[in-house]
Amino acid sequence: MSSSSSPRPSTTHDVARLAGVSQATVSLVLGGNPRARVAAATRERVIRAAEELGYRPNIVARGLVRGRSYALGVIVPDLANPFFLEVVRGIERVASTAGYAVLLCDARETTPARHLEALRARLIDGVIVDPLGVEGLPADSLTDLNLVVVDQPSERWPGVASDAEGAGRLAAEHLLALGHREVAMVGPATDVHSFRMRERGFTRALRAAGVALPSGWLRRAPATVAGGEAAMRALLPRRGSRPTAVFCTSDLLALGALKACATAGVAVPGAMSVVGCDDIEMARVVTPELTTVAVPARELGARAARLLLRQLDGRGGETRPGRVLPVRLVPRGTTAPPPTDP
Amino acid sequence: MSSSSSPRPSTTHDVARLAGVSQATVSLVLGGNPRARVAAATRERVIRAAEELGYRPNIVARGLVRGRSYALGVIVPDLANPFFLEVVRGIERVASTAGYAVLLCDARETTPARHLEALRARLIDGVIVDPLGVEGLPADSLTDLNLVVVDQPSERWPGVASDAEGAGRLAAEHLLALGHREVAMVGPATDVHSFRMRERGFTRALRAAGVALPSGWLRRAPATVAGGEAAMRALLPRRGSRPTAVFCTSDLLALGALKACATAGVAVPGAMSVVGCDDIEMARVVTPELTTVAVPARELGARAARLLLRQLDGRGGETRPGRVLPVRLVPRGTTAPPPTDP
DNA sequence: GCGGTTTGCTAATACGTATTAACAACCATG
DNA sequence: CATGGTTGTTAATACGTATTAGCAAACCGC
Repeated sequence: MSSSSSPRPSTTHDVARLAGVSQATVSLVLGGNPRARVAAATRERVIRAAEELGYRPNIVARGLVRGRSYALGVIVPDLANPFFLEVVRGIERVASTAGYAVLLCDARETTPARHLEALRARLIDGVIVDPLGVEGLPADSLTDLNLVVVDQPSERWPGVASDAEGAGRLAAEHLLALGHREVAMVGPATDVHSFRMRERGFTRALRAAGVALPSGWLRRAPATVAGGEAAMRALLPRRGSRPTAVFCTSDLLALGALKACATAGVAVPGAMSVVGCDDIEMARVVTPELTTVAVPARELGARAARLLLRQLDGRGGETRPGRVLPVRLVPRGTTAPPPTDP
Repeated sequence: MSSSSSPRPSTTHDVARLAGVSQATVSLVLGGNPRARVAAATRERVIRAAEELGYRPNIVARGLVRGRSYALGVIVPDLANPFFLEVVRGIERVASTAGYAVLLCDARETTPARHLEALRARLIDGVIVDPLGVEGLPADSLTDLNLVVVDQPSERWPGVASDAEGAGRLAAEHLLALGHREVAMVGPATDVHSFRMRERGFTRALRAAGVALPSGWLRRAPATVAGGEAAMRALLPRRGSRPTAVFCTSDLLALGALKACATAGVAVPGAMSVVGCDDIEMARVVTPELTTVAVPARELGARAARLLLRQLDGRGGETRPGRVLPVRLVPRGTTAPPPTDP
């Protein structure tokens, strides 16, 4: 029912028969290795025959003999976060132009360990892990795997990273320059390195300026809009003091914070300044537009993919740390000097 | 450098040696077919040996002999659109619990034809195509492929769909009930069936109520925030009449429209009502919250995956059209009666 | 005990490609 | 012309699994 009389796809044997050569010769001509010594005339005949039959190499068979699948795995914490999606797109572009397929794994759907199991069974050539607790993975399940980590410096695996600490610092300096002294911070509780570093950069810059971050003003929430909303609500008590500015270590959190302010009738940026981090597209959609720190997500992904591909080609030797990708503050509408009349 | 002395993963031969049986027996015990006749004691020995060696079947090898790869391809128009992402998540959950991997293809990165080529080479078992012009694909490249289409009724392939026409109708009826008579519509120019149907449902309901849709108020724009913004700007002339409400056939467009209104100082919903379609998460993030039509994206994906899997199992016979998934209006903050003083 | 059936296992082969050792043909050199 | 090297092609094998035909043993009824 599904498929009718499908003409079995042609193989190297078919091509060989038509070209009047052996299968081995066909493989030599068509299978990668361009420097194989084959007479020009023969090569020509083979190519012509292959075209005539519409021959396409069977990547599975090739993978079986070469022990490769020409596919990469990518594990991200949460695809619904546009930031990670952007990283994935960077990876995908590089990978696909190099002839590699990408198997996407959302850590929220299954545990990374299970994902790895499934990937390994498919002879995945390598895996890119976005800032997810790789350290927590079963170590033995990783030893024989080509792995590149994103935004998560590690002794054991090569990786690429953005200047996460710098991102936090930029946010702090921006708020300090505007005159804020009563600031809060919202970040996820997960042990994701880049988030940790953003927090550290922020708190350090604050401390360097002699500004304290009361423990009550450090809110933990999942890196989602709903999380940001809840955290912000907690920062807006009915009575008592409240911060004049808040730094969210993810734009999704910041969007949630804005939402909470709107609901509570707190003017942004008049009564409350908000700074996000990532610079996702939605940051420019809300009104006022979100002040944030731009992180080159796509470039991060692209670099990770290139690094992994180099490694697969054996040219992995040059695993120098790799320049940390710079971030930059994007001042927009959600930040202003603190209200003069508290 | 990358990987140390990796102990080659064990094969059926290794298990056979340890268990003192032949490779064939191991394959009979561990390879799918549970009704193979193998003595209980032998089966036990094999399983024990497999566990001891940590044996995992090589899916690539299995795929080669069975002509299957246990992987699905999914082609979507634009992953950056949360709606399609949600569809993908629905697919992924069903597929992965059934042991299938998912190869994601974003139509914006490469042409669908190229994607199909790459998928076919990997012995992909089946493909799910989101409302993308399948009709425009090279027909011969599809004949021998198990394919399921989403939101795109077709004679040639089974599929699942949401009530796209109903979505448009609901939006129209909502605006009409509020008293709007001067309405506009924004939708993408691409030939995507569900968008077409949403438009049709909208315009038909309008016509049925005796309300005309001037051609100038039917704006075409790519289904992105930027597209919606541009379209809305065009609907807000410096002078002359403007609509009192607009229906955007995608939430992203609607968000852009809201943005344009905010920039132009047009009050929503006071001076302009906006209705979207999809009910993505961001619809509830903006202020005021977006009135929209909820479409069960995840369920759509899950059903498509189940349909495809059934087909792969040969149980494809029952390819009844499949119930059209209902949609529902979600009235929120961006719609209100038209301004009384025009 | 003897045909016949069932049960349990294995040898052999296939899937489609890559790779290597071996071989034939050709060339150049002396 | 013998020798040695180079070039072009192929036969054979491997990758790890699934599957089928077939074999040996056990079991059956009589």
